[in-house]
Amino acid sequence: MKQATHCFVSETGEVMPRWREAFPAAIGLRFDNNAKPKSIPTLLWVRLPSNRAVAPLLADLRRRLGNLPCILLSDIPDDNQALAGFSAAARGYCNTHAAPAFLQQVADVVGQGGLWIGETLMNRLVDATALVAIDKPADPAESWASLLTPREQEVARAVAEGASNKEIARGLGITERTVKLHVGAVLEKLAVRDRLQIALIVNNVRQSQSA
Amino acid sequence: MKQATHCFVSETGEVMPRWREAFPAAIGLRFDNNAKPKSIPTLLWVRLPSNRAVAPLLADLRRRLGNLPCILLSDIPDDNQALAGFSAAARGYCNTHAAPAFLQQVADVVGQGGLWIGETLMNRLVDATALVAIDKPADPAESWASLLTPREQEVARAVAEGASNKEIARGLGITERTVKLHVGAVLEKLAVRDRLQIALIVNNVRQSQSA
DNA sequence: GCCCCACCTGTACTTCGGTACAGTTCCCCT
DNA sequence: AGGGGAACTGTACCGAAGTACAGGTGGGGC
Repeated sequence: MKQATHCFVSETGEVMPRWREAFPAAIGLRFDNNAKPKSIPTLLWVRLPSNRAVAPLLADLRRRLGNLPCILLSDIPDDNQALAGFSAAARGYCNTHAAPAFLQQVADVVGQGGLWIGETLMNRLVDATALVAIDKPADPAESWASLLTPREQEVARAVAEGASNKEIARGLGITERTVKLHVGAVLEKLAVRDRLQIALIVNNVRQSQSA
Repeated sequence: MKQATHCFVSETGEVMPRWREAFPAAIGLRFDNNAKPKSIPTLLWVRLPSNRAVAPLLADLRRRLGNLPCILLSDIPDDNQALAGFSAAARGYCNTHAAPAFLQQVADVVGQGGLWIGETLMNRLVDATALVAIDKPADPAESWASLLTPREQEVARAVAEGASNKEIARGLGITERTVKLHVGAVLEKLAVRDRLQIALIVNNVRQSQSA
């Protein structure tokens, strides 16, 4: 695993000095060139051209080189681009001009089976405001919450994950009876008839009847 | 960063032998105990109790110990649980009984800012079915359908909209009994336990267990 | 012809969800 | 001091959901 072959794919096929510094044995490859490298690389670094969709780009590369772990390099990092990349099964996302040591760190993480999702994205995660904020417009998604007490919100979220009353009870350290109380309150406040509707609302598939 | 304090949180507060082997200085903590460790841990390992919702669990811990990076340990790893965990801003997910060396590797990845998402999930990613929990690609949305007969798909879609068996029966011009038959078949084929899980899958909030 | 599969139905049962009574503690606000 | 809301618990009941037996039809393939 120490002897990973790093392959940098870009429009020009160059290997930038910083990349070379990080991985002296790295090779370069062009997007539109169908040539295959002699030795199969273990890790693909893909410098994303601006104004080009990520998904088809990666799909092409996979068709050409097989299913290799890909790390995306962006000249102008941007959360949305990163998300698009991860949706296309990229394993990492970072700045094109990152320092060599940083690149090595990313390669380490990915080489060990981790995912490198970049600073700002990571912050979003760690802030635990979490993923809801990413793919869903924030405010309508949470409007249901404003109708509920904190405890009811917790229960509603657990219901939306598909948890049973018993599971929620264990999770919150209360009795099933109390969970039923909270679920009942949520049903009434959101003006719906069963827990599935709660799930639809919390997961933003459907709007609340009330409010 | 070498001197990370590892803290294992579980129902019993024990530190399993394999954990101790991986991190000799590790400390244990119980879920329902409000005691705070003397030194603030740098990394939280959370052994998930079965049948307990992940999100509130992590929320509780964060309230108690602050916003620390969390790695989830599951006795019975399961992609859905993992996704729920990552939605709740966990940084890693792996088997409770993983080998010490493996645990150290996971700790490395997370310590360096990576995300450890577990084998099966990673395979999904590499297969380009992609990071569903983060944003929603269009095509895997219909993957569940391929497992079902046309009639079952109709029923599954109705269930996902929140319809009751009786309503579906009326809508399709069949008896409630037959609807139950179809729902039962869908449950079995998607390997889930109740109609709410069907709704989550069809609405692309969660992936099917099978396929 | 026969078998398999999708589709349909019936009766009976268990489990779970949701509601209706009942009550408790704690805390905040007037 | 009293009122009210949030959180919690208990027992009991009903209906929906889901499962386990039991069947039935019609169409396509060997």
